[in-house]
Amino acid sequence: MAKNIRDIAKSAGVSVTTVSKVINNKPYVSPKTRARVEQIIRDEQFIPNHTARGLVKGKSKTIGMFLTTGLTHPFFSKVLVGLENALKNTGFDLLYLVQIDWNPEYSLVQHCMSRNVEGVLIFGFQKNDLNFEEIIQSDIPTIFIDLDFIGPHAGYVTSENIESIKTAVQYLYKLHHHKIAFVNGHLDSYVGKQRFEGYRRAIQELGLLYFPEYISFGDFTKESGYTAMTAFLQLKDRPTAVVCSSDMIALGVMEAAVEAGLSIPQDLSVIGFDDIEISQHTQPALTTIQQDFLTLGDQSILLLNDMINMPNSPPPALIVPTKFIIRNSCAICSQVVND
Amino acid sequence: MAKNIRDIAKSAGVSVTTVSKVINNKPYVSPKTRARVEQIIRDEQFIPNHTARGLVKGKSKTIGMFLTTGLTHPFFSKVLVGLENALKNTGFDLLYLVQIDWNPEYSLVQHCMSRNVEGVLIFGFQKNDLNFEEIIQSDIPTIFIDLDFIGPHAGYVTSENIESIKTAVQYLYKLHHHKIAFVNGHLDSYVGKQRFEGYRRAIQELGLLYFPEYISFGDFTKESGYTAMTAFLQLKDRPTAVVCSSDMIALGVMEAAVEAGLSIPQDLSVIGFDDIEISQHTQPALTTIQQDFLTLGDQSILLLNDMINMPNSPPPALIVPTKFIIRNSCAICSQVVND
DNA sequence: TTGTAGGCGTTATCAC
DNA sequence: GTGATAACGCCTACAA
Repeated sequence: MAKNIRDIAKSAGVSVTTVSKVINNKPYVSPKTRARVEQIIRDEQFIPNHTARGLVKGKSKTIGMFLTTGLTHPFFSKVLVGLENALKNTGFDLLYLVQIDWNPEYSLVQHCMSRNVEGVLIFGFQKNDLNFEEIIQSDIPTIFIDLDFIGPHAGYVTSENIESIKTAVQYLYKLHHHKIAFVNGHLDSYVGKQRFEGYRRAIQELGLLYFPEYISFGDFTKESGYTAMTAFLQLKDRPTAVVCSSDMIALGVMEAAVEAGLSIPQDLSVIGFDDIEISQHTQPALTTIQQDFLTLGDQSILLLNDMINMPNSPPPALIVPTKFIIRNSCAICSQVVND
Repeated sequence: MAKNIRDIAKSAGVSVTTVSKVINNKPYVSPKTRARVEQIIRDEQFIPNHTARGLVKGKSKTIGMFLTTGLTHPFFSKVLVGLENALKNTGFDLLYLVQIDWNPEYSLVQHCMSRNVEGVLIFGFQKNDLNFEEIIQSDIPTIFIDLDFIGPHAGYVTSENIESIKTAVQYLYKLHHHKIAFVNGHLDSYVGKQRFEGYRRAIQELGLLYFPEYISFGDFTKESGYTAMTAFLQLKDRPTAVVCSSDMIALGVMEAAVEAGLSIPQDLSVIGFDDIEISQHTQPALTTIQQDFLTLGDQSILLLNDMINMPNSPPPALIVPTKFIIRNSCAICSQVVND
């Protein structure tokens, strides 16, 4: 059933060497011979065996991928589409490496090496989830998504987080908001840290006062948005605008506000992050920062591919731009402003 | 750097055979020798090379997976978590096989064979997306998710679709609804067909009249729900309840209804399908059919594993139960009912 | 209980 | 231009 290069050689009446040359488009084979061999390959539906090829070449045409266990990243499938697009042009397949977390001797690097993967993608983790040091220092090309590790053969790709939040805060400031709250996700996540930094800087650069009560940390969910807004409403001087670290948070914030009798955007302006599908359909439609997940995935593979082909190139650090989508959840601040 | 079995043999002062036996837990090795070799393996951080092993054994400890191009399945990441759980106990890694769709000679089976995958998972496709016949007839163990193909070594896993929809319709009937509409997804998708069949049967078994105007086909999105409901509202005898083939559809239906001045559930009862996160937070919270994506993923791997280990077992066809979640989007029909 | 040698399917080196 | 043949790292008869 399964044919090999020797069968083809026999059928064509040539040596395996010649067949190999044909398969790999190498020179030193006469046009006639090449044509004949190619014909036979087609007839017999022969495909060279990756495994054997991998063994002799030490490569596998495979990129490994580690995901966080029990994957919670809500946009993984979108990133995957980007990965797939880029992968199609490279000839790589993508091997999802299953971490054996109950084995204390388990090692990412060894897993990669035993599988001969040519590069690795690491996604969905926080910095302390695993010991990444080993792989960062290894010579396996590695790209982290949303985690800013850099090593001799390791780089990262992430969305523009700091500037995006700054843009949002500045936008609200232009609408005369001075009491701008921020509802973040986990502060121990990379994106959480970055976005908080964006908020901090914006407040500072605009000369606004920094109120710790205006800052809330949660977990990117609707619930944590609801909780945060509920707390803001207890304040004697509540914020007039809220920047959120995810659209889900924004939904929770809006719900709590509406339940408390506020109308949006008249009484409260809200900005989200991500631009999930539902955000265009909320009442009012949510102003938000759109992440470009496709590009995130796409570029991860392209950069990895470059690292594989040019092992001595410097490690990449790519910030993918976001897009500020203005809808109807923000309005000019209704409170009197003293300038 | 990369060690091999021969290095270990040398360090341990034994032959490669002995090392191989130790690695594979085979008998005929003295306890002392075994201990010594194991120690060295640990010290040198040796891991046997999958590729070489795959070559000689014709197996790869790899399960292949085909996803639809530009993956649109909204719950893929949940299914993936299930896959991962089961995978951890099997020692398989999961190879995402990238289809080269611009190559007319591309063949799923050949891709699998060249990669030596031991089994294949096929997910997110509709029946005519690709020529699956070849792989169904091949002797590569194959599991389809949400696609009812059966072959000598091919089976499938899917959620309970027919009975779920029947349950929903029956529930509405008990609330005295007789004018029950159905907003479906694509009829050419497997789940679309099944769910429509469930609706048809329920209507028939309950002795209700079948109104073609009460049935709408769309694409599982909120928009298609909105469109469908808008059309229902034009009818002179509009439905009093709507069963939807996805929660997103249900959201669209509710939006259109509310905009038209109806209140839910007083004037219109709505049931969704999937139980996405947002459904607990809608106003009112959505009654829906919860899919068990984790089990879907989990069982796919377990069944595949069985097929790999017992090639002669009959092909599986597993229907994963759903759960009817009653929230607040349904009420007793307000229209007078003639019995 | 241990070791030797051949082979898995392919590529690469070097003669012819 | 073409064809033997030795790797690649591992497993497994078979011999010792």
